[in-house]
Amino acid sequence: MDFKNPLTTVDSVVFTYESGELQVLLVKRNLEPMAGMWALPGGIVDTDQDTDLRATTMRKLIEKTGVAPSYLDQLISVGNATRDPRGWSITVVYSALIAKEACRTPSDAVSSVKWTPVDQLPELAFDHAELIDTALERMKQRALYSITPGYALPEEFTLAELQKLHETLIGKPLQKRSFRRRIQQAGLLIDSGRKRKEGGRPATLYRLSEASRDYNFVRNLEE
Amino acid sequence: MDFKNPLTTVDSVVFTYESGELQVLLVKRNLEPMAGMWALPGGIVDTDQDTDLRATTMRKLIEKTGVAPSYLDQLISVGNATRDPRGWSITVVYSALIAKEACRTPSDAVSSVKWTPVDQLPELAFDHAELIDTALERMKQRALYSITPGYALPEEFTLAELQKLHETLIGKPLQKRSFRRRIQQAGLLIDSGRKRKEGGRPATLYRLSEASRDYNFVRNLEE
DNA sequence: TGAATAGTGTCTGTGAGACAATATAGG
DNA sequence: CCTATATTGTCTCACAGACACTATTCA
Repeated sequence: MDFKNPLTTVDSVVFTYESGELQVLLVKRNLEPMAGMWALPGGIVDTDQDTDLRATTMRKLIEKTGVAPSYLDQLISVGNATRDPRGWSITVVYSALIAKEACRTPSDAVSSVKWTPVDQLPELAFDHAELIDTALERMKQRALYSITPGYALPEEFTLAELQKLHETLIGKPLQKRSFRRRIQQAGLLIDSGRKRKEGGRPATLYRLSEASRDYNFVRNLEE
Repeated sequence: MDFKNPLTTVDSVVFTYESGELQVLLVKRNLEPMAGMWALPGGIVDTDQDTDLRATTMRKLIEKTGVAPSYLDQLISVGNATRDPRGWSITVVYSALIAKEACRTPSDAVSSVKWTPVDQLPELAFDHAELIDTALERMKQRALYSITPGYALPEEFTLAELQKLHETLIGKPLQKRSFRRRIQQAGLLIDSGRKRKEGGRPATLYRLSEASRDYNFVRNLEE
């Protein structure tokens, strides 16, 4: 009964949305294997410090971004004989959302952490490119039946911004009326009272209500 | 760099549907800790034999049921310091569906494997009761927007049986018309040509099409 | 024919898609 | 007033809910 226990790690696909594009957080690996390559932020459980897998993930992310992500959700676990050259390994992958401005922005000088547009990813270590694909696919589905992608936005945002984000995820334009109607009916946003001026009529600034974290519409937007 | 690597296992919540009730497959533990208690079928990765986590899970299930489950899907991974008395451990949990008649039925004489109605579970080892809850909740959601629960039925089944299963999962009666309309429109079932007589007008026997494995309705049934 | 179960017709209500119309800001 | 952006009005259509009705079997 003494099998080789596969090495188990956690990794996070952290998304943010800035200047019209979806970005993902990457770190440069220090250690072998694949030292010097870009990879997802992650690491191994510290059994003395972490109470559970989520704590491990959160701890690693705080090290990289300076703050706790506003949305963190387990995505999938991948374990096989080929993903790590050292042999059988398992990763528990989380998907996270965070407002870019909330982060201690990784400086471009210290180039071991960076945000990268999802359509301009460098070559990545292990199976991390696939993991990002999976996370994107899941997030796209979410955009069809919830407004949780909004956790990638700053604390306050306009409906146009939220819609733009959803359009980016889904990959096609949405009807303004449909998008707003369902959000309003479900009461998912809180009017901050403030407005943002930008060329035309000022837009109302909203915050996500706590309800929006778990709310799923019964009817999807069309794909 | 030499942390204690948590013990990683896989476990499966295997459902079937028989005589109007949802049942789950349990096995009696041989080994400590918690020897003699009922638990989910599972085990540890055999790095020499298994290509990936799904293979590990499938192998363990074949040992217990005699056949590969017709539906197998990763549910969640749980890892923390408290779920196993030996210390930090992780389980990757799969959710599976299988027709009971397809299984090499665990004999009640050899009482180390048994099917149990989900509302009559014995005390279970570790956090396995919670894991079953999570799997049930997921399966209930599935029943609202897909017909994948049908993989818990025999190869051929009637629409009434499929609807009964969904009603059991959702916990409330469904409109016959709505249930049938959406399935028919999506073309998810294949008419076997056969009928089953049972007191009244014979019911058409259907099989699941391959499409039904991945098909999601855009609109949920009401919860 | 009557009971039992299978399957259909059809009306209503809800909410998404489409797109036009109106509102509010700065030149 | 003109341009730009935000917000609303409103028509249509697809589809779920409700429930009555017809169909097919056996006794």
